[in-house]
Amino acid sequence: MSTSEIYRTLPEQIAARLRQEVLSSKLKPGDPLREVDLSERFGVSRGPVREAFRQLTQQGLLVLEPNKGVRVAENPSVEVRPLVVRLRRTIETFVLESIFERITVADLTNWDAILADIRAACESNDVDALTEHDLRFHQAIIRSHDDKDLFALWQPIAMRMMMHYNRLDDIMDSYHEHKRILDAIRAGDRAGAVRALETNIQ
Amino acid sequence: MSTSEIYRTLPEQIAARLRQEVLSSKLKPGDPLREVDLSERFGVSRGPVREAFRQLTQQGLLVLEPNKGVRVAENPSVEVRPLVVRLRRTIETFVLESIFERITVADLTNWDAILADIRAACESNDVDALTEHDLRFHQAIIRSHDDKDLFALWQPIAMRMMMHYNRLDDIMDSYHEHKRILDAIRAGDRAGAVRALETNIQ
DNA sequence: CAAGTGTGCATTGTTGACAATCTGCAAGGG
DNA sequence: CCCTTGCAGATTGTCAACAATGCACACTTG
Repeated sequence: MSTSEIYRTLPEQIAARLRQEVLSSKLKPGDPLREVDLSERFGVSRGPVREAFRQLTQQGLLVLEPNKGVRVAENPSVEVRPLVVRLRRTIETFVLESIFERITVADLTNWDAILADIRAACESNDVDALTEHDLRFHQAIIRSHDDKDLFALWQPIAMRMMMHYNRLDDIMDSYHEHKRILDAIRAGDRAGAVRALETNIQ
Repeated sequence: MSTSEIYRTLPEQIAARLRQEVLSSKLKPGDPLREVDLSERFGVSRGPVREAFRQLTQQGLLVLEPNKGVRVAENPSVEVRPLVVRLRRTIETFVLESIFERITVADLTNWDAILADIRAACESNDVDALTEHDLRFHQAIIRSHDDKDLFALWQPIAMRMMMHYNRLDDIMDSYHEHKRILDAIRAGDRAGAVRALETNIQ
């Protein structure tokens, strides 16, 4: 398990933990989060917790009301969801197309490793781990583009799709969808890779 | 001038002021912002300033490096800019289409008022005011959709387009472009309104 | 002289105390 | 009986002091 990413700052660590709990539905839409509770739980003062709240607010996982604190955000409405899908596809296919010629074996090795984690999560039927590695997979692709801004643009959109949602009947399909993307890339099949990517995003 | 919006919190007021200075290029890409400087300037402690920094970071106007502070963000690269345009068009046309049947006279009155401000800014050749009212115009449209999330999705994208950019030879064109949108809406010409909107976003 | 090392200063990160604001509920007036 | 008003407790907002970090520059060392 590669749950052990390295976070530079205290707020990042707290945010990562809370994000996981939101994405795994341990925290449900509407649940209020109290600064004091969390500062005691993480053994820090309220400052870093507030900062973590801000990061997650920006990612769309929490909503903040002045003087009233933060709550876990609701899922995107059925009306808005198709828009979010379109936006995420637009960004990810843009990135894939623009890096396609410059993809290195190192990139593919990296992505293969994440794919292995996805497979393991599927086989052990661990939905939370799958969500985590699914995110890592797409993050890795976005991040392979030089422009840092792309990640900032992508993150809030992708997060909104990841919340409390699972569209697949057979969890194993997730592995196959991601594998198809890498297979197409390896075969140099640009259009095929884009198609596979779009299939995976819905 | 309707520069006098009402902001509930201290950080919002500070953020609004800094945003204006970034969008008007009073603060240029790469300029560092110091917490102490600004806290002295606004007569508050560093806390609210930090909070304002977070808001503007989320909007893409500032970039934050841990332990190193914030700087004014660079413009989107020429490569990424077309993507940003596509994303913003996608969101705004989505909103326009989905509210189209429900647009009220009150909405149009509101938008006309902003259009008047745009006209005034164009006529007095005040680029900063134009940027402000241009933003207000599109914000008003986005906000007329019930789903609050749409605004959060739209803002970072739109902000990145507004930074230090002016594509028009004749500033007056901005007024005409916006007027065409409202004219088409008033005429019930949905496709025409979408076309006018897309023309305005580039 | 070049490369690495230490030191001081500028700046951000964290903390705990205090202030302002919201919420629920109970008392009073119409 | 209903609506308003005024607490009291909980919670967020702000502040100033202190800690940790990063950076520039002088200094050592081979």
